Amino acid sequence: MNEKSKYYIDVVLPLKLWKNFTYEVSREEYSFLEKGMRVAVEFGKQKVQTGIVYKKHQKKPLHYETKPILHIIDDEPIINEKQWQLFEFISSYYLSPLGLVVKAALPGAFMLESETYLLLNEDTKSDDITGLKEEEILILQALDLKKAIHIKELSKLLPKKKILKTVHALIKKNKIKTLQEFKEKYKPKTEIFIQLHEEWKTEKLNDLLEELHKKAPKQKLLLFTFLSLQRNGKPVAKKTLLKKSNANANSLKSLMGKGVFYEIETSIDRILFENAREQAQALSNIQADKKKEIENLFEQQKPVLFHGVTSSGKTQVYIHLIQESLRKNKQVLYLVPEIALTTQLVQRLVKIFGNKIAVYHSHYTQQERREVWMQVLHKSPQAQLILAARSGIFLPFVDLDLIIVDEEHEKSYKQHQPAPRYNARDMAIAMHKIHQANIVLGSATPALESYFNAQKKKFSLVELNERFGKIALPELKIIDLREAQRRKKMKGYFSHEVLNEIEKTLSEKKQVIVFQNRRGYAPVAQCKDCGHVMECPHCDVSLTLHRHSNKLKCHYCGYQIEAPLVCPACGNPSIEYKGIGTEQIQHDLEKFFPEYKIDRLDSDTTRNKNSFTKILNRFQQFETDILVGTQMLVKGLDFEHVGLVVVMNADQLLYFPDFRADERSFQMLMQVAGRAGRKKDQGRVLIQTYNPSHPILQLVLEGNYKKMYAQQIRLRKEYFYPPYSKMVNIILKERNIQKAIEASQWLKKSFDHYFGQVLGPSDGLIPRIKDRYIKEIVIKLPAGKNLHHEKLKILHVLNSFENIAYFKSVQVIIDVDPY
DNA sequence: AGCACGCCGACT
DNA sequence: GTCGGCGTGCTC
Repeated sequence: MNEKSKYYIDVVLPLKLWKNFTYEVSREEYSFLEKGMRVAVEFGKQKVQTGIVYKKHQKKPLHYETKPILHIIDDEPIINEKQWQLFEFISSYYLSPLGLVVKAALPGAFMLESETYLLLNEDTKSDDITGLKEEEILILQALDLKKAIHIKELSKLLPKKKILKTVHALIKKNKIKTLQEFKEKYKPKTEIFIQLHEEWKTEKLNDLLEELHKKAPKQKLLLFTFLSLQRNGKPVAKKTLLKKSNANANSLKSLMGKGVFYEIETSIDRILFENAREQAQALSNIQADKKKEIENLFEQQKPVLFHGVTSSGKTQVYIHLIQESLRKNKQVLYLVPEIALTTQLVQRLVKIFGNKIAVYHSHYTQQERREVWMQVLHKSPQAQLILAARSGIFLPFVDLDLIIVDEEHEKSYKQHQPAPRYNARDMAIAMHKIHQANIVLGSATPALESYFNAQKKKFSLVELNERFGKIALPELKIIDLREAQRRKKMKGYFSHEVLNEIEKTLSEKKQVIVFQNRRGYAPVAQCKDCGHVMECPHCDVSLTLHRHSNKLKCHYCGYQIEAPLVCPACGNPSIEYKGIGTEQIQHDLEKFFPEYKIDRLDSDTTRNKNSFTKILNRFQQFETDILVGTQMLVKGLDFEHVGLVVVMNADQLLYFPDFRADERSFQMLMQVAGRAGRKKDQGRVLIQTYNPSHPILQLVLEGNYKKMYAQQIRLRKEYFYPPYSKMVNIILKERNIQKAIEASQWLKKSFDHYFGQVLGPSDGLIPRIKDRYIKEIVIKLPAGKNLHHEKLKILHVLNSFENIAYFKSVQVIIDVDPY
């Protein structure tokens, strides 16, 4: 046997595996390939995967035969060295395989798409049909005719159910094989633009207009529209031109025939050809001081925590900081919690930064995300400022100067769903070290961890306590529901005072926002005769009534049934609905204020893509008087005419079973308060509660962040919670309850062996979701230096756990720094 | 993580 | 009898 290729590459595959895979390459491929390029490889018997080159070497693996790669996809690395540093840090910090980090980082469009084609085997004779079934013969004949057939096409020949079975049978009998065909799906999006010929950019144009006026009014209008749409001599999109001028393609054609216009076809970049239209508004004296202060602190190369009260104009300061970086021709990353909520912010930034800004987040299409990725990698001027949700930390910055993390306390910076469960704020801090870029963390109510870091001088602190233009803070009032109830001053779930205030606000031609942190109509359906509560058969939760559709729904698994008329347990028609959701509030308000328009914003009304924007726009245009919503609507929105904000029930927040409940309630209520009266007039905020003396409510009334911090940090220290400890949450999911209990106990015992503070095992907040029982174990590690060493021990324990056959079916989730 | 393979329950 | 559920092993 000849010696095989001496050239190998280790490839990262997007899998939950703690190792890379080694493939062989030719000498030419070897010299061409670089770390960070993509390759297509065969993986398993028939599968093909996209992998990323991680390492080149010449060491032949000892225990297996290598396969050759199929082909090279890129001609340059699409992941740069600084990204690898970050990715590996994420992998080790969050105990998530590198492959999954890469998978989370890359836009899906970077991954190849495979389609299954069928082929005849070389030695198959299509007329040799001995021992074959009728449907098998049909497929062979079809293949003989067409050489390759897509599986989809077989549905013409065979009943759907039989297709795959027959194909499998034929493959097994060695008659046919599958061909994996891969092609890059990506094509740059192009659009046609219209431009005026140079020669017409003179006096001649007037003559032309005059001439057209008589002979061809349509063409004249077209030309006119073009001139009005054109900015700074840039071309105008053909589509827009035709639409705006109401002209048909023929008029345009004849103008092109006359040599007035010509077409350009270019790939469109996001906000193409839009130049900056406005100068940034000048900073107030105090803002300018703060900006200077931040810039001076940058020199210490520490993150700057910018603690500024709501409406103090933090964004304005960011804008001026960004300008400095762009002036140096460097890149800026601007992170915001949930980009869908920031059309206002995008518009504001586009006005100032024009086509230098690109937006990046998961709601954009794969192609768009890919475009932005490549622009950032090549440091294109169209993507110098990136406004992004948390996934923006993965972009291939090459010359990053500044990172802004707005609303840094927001929990949506923490990825919850698949691994890696990273916090973008913390990873932005890691980026600042890797890139030696400046970083500003901004918030009106910083996370305790961040303020703690500022106290410990790990961060620099800049504070801005004055609202811009000295707008008055909204007037806050706590409403005691116990007393209102005692005095019979309630109408449903509304106190009379709230209803009166709403009435008053509406009559003053101002808008009202009502918060209720629960969707649906009523969260509990119970029989008042036998006490039976309607529950989800797959989850341990009660079913919520949705009145609009008259259904009982599970908010965890989507299970739903028609709302029953009689109790399924005792048969009596005595079903009673308890508790309130947004739907009921909207319904009640419509009864109380029939002459006003009331909208609702929650995940039920925002199912389809644009409804979110539509609802917000309606509210912004003052087509809606009252907006009812879940906390979806808290984040960073500016509404001019809101005179009153009502929190229906603060207790749901305050008594949430989590050590961060106090902190989060404070942050949320302060932000809610910030929604009222952001412009000129003083707004009002009413908070309904059954526990008016709750300390957090008192602190909210005072608006005293520092006092809240001082109290909370003491408790954190006392109970050894973050930032004094580092928490790692181990979550187990398993269908068999007995096995779930045993598994959690096994792990608890093992962890106890290694760590001082292991809490649990306990049931999940919802003990069972989608037929899986959930157990949780929390490990508290001392927040010290050898953290990574400690975390590796966790991996060791989990590794031995996974090697126990009996526990194989148990799903294990590791969540570092859970939220 | 995905997926093909292999073994036991509810049904045309 | 079969379809299809999920437990299990494997991927260079």
